[in-house]
Amino acid sequence: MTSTDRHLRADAARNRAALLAAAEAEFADRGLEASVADIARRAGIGKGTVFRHFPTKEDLLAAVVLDRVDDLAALARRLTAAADPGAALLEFLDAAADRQQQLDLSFLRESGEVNARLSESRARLFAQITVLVERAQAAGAIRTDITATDVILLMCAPNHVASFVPAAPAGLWRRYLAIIFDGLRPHGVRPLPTPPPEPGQVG
Amino acid sequence: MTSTDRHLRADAARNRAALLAAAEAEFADRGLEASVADIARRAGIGKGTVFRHFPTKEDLLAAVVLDRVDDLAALARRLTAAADPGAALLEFLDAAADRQQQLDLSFLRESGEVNARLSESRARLFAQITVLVERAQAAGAIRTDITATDVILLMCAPNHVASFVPAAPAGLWRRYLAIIFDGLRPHGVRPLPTPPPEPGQVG
DNA sequence: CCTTAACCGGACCGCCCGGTCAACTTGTTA
DNA sequence: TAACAAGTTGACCGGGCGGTCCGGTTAAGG
Repeated sequence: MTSTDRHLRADAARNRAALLAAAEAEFADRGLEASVADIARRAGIGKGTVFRHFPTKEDLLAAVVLDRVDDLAALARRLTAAADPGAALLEFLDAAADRQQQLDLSFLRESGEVNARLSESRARLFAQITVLVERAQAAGAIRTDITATDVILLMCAPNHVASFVPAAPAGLWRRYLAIIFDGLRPHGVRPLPTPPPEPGQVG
Repeated sequence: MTSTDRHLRADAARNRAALLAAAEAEFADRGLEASVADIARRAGIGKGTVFRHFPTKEDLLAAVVLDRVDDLAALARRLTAAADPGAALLEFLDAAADRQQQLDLSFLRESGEVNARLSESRARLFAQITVLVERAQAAGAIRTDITATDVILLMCAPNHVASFVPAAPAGLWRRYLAIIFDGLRPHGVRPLPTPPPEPGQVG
């Protein structure tokens, strides 16, 4: 997936793939305080090997997240051409919540300067979301007093809310996405009490 | 103001008060992974003294939280008698978000069996919220396909969402509370895709 | 004022974390 | 197949954590 195939030995490439898979699973299970040792054990490799491939735990996390962000950006781009912009935005938010299950935006908050590639991908994703939001607003599906930054911030709230129910039925987050999305619709809204945050302040 | 004044020496009482104040401040600043050593330093006492008053860091956290929960329950009780049930619920949610600024429900999630008094207080708070929600629904201010558990789960979402903006203007959470509350109102809603969680599953 | 028990504090313990390193193994290539 | 570079590994390090403990301190009561 990640195109760092610069003369990588066969076993090293295998280990790297296993490591990324294990890290993704472990971060999903235990959140972002999963230990590097556990990830290494899960991948069946030594801890030193982890740090050979990624100099820092944060870099490993960034690599895992990069794929998801790019994936999401691609989906957003596809949905830009959808016939119903309101439904497109909802579908995007649904996919976003579904894909990141556990991981919330906190990795994006931390990743200010950590990883240049991740920052770029994040910026592309945010740009696509902006298009989605503006189209939905132009179509009258979404209230006009919100910004794309608002949507980005609210994006992972459904997962977070549902995470407080330990034995949650699968897809409980859809319930809260529906409620929040209803709050984004323009039916009988009242003016918002606080101006939106600056777009650059999100990460 | 916890009434454990059972023959407590003067200096001990003073230290206990300072400790509680420092813990509240420190937990608010650094989140719930604030270290006991830092709290002790902030209170101007030794680390051993902390553990003399509270056998566990979790117990200290529970003591800090207990006041807020009782406080919130009292407010909810007061608002039960308000003329406009919809406005009362909104005011409650506003106060809840305002009071807990940083601390989210995670301490309530963890505190399953930790502290009996906290569990009782939490149950009382949840009961009051249920009354508030039902009254708002009876008045037609809130959609009828949501439950009090939904409201409890959504209660701290505004703070969490706003916390992703590092240099957030004061009260940014009000913006997201307004959006979410609009999603709770009965104007042109669509049916929710997932049944609500069991009330007992929250903590 | 003196005794005493309650209280205080910080050195200390065991644990786990992210990260390093030098000795060892293995894929590659000529 | 030989020889080397690339890769692997787990012991190890420094640091921070929650929690313990005992020698010194101090408020309280007669």
